[in-house]
Amino acid sequence: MSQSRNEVFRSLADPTRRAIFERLCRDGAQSVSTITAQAAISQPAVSKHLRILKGSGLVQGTIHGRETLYRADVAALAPLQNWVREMTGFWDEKFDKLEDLLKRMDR
Amino acid sequence: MSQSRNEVFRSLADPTRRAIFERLCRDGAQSVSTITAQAAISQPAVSKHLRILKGSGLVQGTIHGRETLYRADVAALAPLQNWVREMTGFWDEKFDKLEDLLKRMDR
DNA sequence: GACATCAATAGCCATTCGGTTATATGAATT
DNA sequence: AATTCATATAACCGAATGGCTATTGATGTC
Repeated sequence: MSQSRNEVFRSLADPTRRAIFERLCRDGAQSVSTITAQAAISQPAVSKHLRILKGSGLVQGTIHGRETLYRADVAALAPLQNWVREMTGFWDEKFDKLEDLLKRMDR
Repeated sequence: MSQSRNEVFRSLADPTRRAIFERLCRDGAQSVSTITAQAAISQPAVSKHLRILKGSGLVQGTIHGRETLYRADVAALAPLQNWVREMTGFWDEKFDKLEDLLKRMDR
């Protein structure tokens, strides 16, 4: 389930977490040990990051036997994308207003 | 000048900072005291946040007499937007590969 | 020139964060 | 059943974060 915009932003603030998410996007689902092997940090640290990513909906884990496969959920990036759109939208509105003003000053 | 992707992500991780940036996007340039009046935190705290936002290129300040006007620079959101595009791009590629695989399995 | 106002900086504090090692839990392997 | 492997959790630690008050520096205003 998708979580709050705030949690998504917080999750992606850490470069290690972004790197893990990137890898899952690029290479598809991976086990914790596979992720750990490329992460230069300990397995518990990876598990912690995955927990946070999961909490913000960016990642989902499914248990297969004794290993858990984590996959990225790009749909969880929507709040972020919408926020960016909103911000640039505000800017465009201001630009339109400025255009209107200039038009009004013209006559 | 636009800064690293990392700094943009870090800057936007804090909700107070996002709120300030949002306000500057929505209402245009504002002085530090005006921002402080609506922020529920002290003026030094606001200044600190503005410094960080400035460091990541999200905001620019221009001195006018004894007050400084800060304005949002939405162009600085580009790294974030590009990153999101990249991530969803990876996902699409995987989807394409899956389609190819299914096609190959078909014959 | 004295005084008020605006913003930035310094110094301090509590909390959060990202990492570690040690341990627990649970599934495969022997 | 004993052991090994995969992951999660607990407990801890140092560094970074976000807030505060007090102060400084600089610009208007009287």
